[in-house]
Amino acid sequence: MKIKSTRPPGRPRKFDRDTVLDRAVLTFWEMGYKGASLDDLTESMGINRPSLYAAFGSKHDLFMEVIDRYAATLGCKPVMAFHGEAEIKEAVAAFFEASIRAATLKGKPRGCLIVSVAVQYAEKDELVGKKLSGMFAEMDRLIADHFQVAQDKGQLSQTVDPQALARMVISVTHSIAARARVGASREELSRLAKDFMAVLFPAPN
Amino acid sequence: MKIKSTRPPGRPRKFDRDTVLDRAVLTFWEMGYKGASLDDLTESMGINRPSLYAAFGSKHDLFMEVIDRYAATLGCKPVMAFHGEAEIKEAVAAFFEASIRAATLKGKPRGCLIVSVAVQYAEKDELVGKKLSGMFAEMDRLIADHFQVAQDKGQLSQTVDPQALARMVISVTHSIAARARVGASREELSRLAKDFMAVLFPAPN
DNA sequence: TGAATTATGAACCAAATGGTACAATAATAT
DNA sequence: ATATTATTGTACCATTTGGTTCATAATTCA
Repeated sequence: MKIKSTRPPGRPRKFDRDTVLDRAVLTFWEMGYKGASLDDLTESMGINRPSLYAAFGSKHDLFMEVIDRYAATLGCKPVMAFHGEAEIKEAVAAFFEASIRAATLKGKPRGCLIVSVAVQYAEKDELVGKKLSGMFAEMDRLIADHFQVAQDKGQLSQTVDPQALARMVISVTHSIAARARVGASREELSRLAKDFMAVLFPAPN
Repeated sequence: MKIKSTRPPGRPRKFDRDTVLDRAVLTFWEMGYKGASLDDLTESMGINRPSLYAAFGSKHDLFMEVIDRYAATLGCKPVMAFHGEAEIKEAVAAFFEASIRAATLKGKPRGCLIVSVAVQYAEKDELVGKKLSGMFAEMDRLIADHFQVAQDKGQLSQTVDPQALARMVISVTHSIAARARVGASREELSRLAKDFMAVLFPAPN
């Protein structure tokens, strides 16, 4: 039996795939798919065109991977914050807070790569449309399942619909993304989130 | 005193400015600013390049006008529906319904030109950013004022904050725009609106 | 060591891009 | 009628676009 060599044959890559992918995330997030030229991309990624094409296939393939990468890194942070809280109301508050933070990071583009950028291309680009509609559905399900568990544990009134609540909570983040992109401050967005908390989880009287 | 001639000197335009502007609205709405080329625009508008430039200045100037035109025509319909109802709860329901309809018109692009398309460019395009942030603020104010009046008339509990309520109601439409662009059906969106109605205007117990 | 394999960098390519020049045309003003 | 003003259509322009070619470099395998 042969010992598997640590490196494949041929000249090794000079770059780390995920590192340059993260740079591409930033570029598409800032400039959009059409707005980011190959020159913009290769410059920000620090690699040249043949390397980009060998590693990612095409500009469009790269964009598809960028969407996934964003979802798997920055995009998933609100969901993680949501799952990180034991009390359901605190979980939603943490979800909103993390969404606001992700949409207003200093030194990074504003808003959300998915909601503020990629959504536009869902109209003409069937592959983007399918990916995003899948992501939206998955997001709804991910949060709804958690609400369902919370309800089973008695943390949530039996009168509320976990799926409806999930869709509403996620809808708030859509607006956060849009408003952040247009320049809303963290304070404005926090106020919006606080107001929604008050109606989604009214104080028992 | 001279009688003002009905037409200015020079060869008359072959097209109606607003008519071709409406066609440009559709094209940008579907393809985005970068995605719509001058060939796409001149073809859909039915005029040639020099005519476009003489009438609108540049592609960017045209896009700016397109945003305003969309806001003044399709975009304002939800607000009109809102103002068209005497009872405040019905007004919000009508506002949501009109938003859903506008975002899922058959034969037209899905979503909202402002939220699903233009918002992306707010990041890099300062003029777009300023215009949109002004529009967002105006929209908030427009709805908030109406809530304030309703509250003064006793249609709305004194405990609610009209401005907060306005921001929340508008936020729902942001999500409607995003979800519609990604393919959500009218039924899904109506369910979302109905759920929000229930939490924003809880039945008195 | 030499053959095979893969990545890099520079130059290149056809096509598409936003924008313009200019002659022809169609109206008003005198 | 003639001059003036403004729009139209064709053809054009330099630049940018996404993508590729090819020689060279760097590694593994035998």
